[in-house]
Amino acid sequence: MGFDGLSDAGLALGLSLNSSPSMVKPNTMGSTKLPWVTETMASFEPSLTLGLSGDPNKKLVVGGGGDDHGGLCRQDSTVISGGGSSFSNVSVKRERELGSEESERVSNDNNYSRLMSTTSVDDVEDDDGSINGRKKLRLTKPQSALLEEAFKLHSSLNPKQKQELARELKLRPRQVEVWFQNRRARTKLKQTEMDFEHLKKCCETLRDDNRRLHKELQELKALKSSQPFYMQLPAATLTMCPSCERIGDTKSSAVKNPFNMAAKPHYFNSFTNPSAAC
DNA sequence: AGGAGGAGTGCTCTTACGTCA
DNA sequence: CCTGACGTAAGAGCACTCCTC
Repeated sequence: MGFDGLSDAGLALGLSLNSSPSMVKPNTMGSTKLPWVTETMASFEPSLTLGLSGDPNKKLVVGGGGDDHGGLCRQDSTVISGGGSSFSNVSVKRERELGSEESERVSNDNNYSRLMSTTSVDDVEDDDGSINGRKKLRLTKPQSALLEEAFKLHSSLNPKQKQELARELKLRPRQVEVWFQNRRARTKLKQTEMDFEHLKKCCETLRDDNRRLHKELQELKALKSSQPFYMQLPAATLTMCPSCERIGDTKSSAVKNPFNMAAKPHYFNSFTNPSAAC
């Protein structure tokens, strides 16, 4: 699975945007919570909607289930495990991580001032005696730089790359994995925010255009009702026929037979045919 | 107090594999 | 024996959240 184009936000919002898509995976599974949508989008006057429907109590999410099931969707964040393996998955996953990385962890703990805790699955007492006490890891600058570099090349890692990177960084593979997950999530969030700002601007522009056009329309209507037809035509295109001294009436001929090319109105364009006469 | 970011948790989806008709 | 349908477990990624600094 790779990131090959924008569009979580872009597609989900139904517009294509110019902003850089590189880090946003199309139609990614899961959801992106848009905390600003409820307040800000609701205040939008023009009818630029995000196509939301359904239970308003459920969380708004953008994205879709799975790798290729994108679009807007809602996801009940409190779903009781419907999937076959989600519950056991977690513990198994944890066991896997812990099992395979335990030895590494011991050797890499020079990065931790204290041992990282493991929560929920095993309320293990840490070295420092705290239970479930998370000790925040701060990556060093070189570590962050290397991770960033790797992220630029591949926004997701295969197991081999993960192992290699972890070894280089003297971190646990799990930590590398989590870093990439967070990086992807936060990149996506930023992209979504940018997209939102862009849409907001588009919306404002459209609203202004709409107002201006409405105003123009009103003016033209007013003009129409107060002036005879020929007065409304642009002066440059409407010229009195010098021979018959009248302004052509399109209704009499062209309207009755619009395909009759011979039937021309009695006005002519002085620019395209300055010497024309009836 | 609030933001940044590392980490835990729960969920969905895909894939591989075994079983059965 | 082969094949397609089906169920299940494993693995991966994501959203959401918590928590520390």
